[in-house]
Amino acid sequence: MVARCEEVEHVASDVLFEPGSRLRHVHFPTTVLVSLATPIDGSTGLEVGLVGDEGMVGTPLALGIAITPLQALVQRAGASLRMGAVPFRHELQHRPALSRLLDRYLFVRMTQLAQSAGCTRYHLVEARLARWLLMTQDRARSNAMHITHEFLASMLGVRRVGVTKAAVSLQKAGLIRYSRGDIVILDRPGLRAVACACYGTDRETYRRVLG
Amino acid sequence: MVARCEEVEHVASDVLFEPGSRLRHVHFPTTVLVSLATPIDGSTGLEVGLVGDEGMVGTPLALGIAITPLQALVQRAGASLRMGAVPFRHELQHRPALSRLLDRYLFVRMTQLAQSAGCTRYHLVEARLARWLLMTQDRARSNAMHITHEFLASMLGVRRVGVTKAAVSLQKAGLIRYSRGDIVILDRPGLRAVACACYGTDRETYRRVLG
DNA sequence: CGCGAAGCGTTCGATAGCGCACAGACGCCC
DNA sequence: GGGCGTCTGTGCGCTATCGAACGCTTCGCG
Repeated sequence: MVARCEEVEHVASDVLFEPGSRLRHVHFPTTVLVSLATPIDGSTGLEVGLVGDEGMVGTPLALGIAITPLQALVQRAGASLRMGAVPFRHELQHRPALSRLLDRYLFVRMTQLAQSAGCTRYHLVEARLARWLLMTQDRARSNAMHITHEFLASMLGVRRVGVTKAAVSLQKAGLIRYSRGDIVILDRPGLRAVACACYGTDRETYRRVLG
Repeated sequence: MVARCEEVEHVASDVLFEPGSRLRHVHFPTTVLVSLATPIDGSTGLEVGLVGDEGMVGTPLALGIAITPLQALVQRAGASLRMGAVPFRHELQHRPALSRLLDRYLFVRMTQLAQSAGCTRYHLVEARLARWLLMTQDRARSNAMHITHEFLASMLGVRRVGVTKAAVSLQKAGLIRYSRGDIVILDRPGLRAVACACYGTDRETYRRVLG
């Protein structure tokens, strides 16, 4: 299957697709990190998914739909394996194992979507920020990343100031250190304690279904 | 396929399944109305889906997963066609047309999940209540329904008082009338004007993909 | 017919997050 | 090495919603 893929490089804040656009490819990230955001009232909105090398970008194609409702934004530069929509559909029909694997991934994503909705509604910014940092680190496999408060704000669906406040708090507690967009995670267990339970739930779901 | 189904009746506030439970059946509502809610921090949480005769309850089984993360709660009594998990999987494998149809339905549900997350985050209670009433009426095909403020509050993820305030406002505007759980919709266009755009977006998605 | 429960309306103080505005601080580029 | 843009920190008034509490009305049931 890899034979039908081509490796592509993505730079940060690259947009793989806009909401409403036609999907021409699916992407299997190898080192790139992609955020999926739902638009709301015209603006970019709210992150509802985070995809690294554990997942795939372009899930609607797995369901036979070529239009995506989400925006896919490169959050951390890197590479992915890209496959055209047509060969992808072809593979899917001739490889039941692949199809079953993708079904499981879809389930995980649906579960995460539901979880996100609740988390966004009920949990405080600081807990959500901690969760986000943990999830990102899991996929980045590095304890350093480059993310501005501004970007975090748009992902979490809050004001930049809200992120700054939460980040100051986390930094004062010695859990992270940051400066001008460079964030370093210093204390993972500490972050887990601050993060909402959604983090653990998410991991558990993934482990059970795809682990 | 109907031959493999049996008709079952559900009473209001019946629970088809709890989060984490094993799915033994799928249900195709005929007259029943089912709310899907995601649990959060132990409590019941937040509605993330509404299923009437346009849809199906038990979508994880369509993806080969027998454990559901959601609670399915009968919101309005009625009947559904029920099929065992095993025959359902069997049908799915031998009827590509059914499989493709379900894929499309899954896409609609995923889109709704993402939309819900944003709506819950950004929109005011009154707009969300109006949207909820419209969506429910679409599936109930009646302009009268029996729903208490308390129940609405748990679906929308707000306090009962918040629902009361919004409901008072809608009633004062002449859009609805209610008393002790009996809600009547008086002015649909008026409600649409008050509801957030999510209502239209949802309908549009459904129409495009399954209409 | 009376009583209790269910459903609804209102109030009060508290709080998380908003919108806006402005100021410092660091780094890159000319 | 001076200037400018990016990133971060802080302050102020405002609003939607929260949490808790209390009272009123209506209905059903004994």
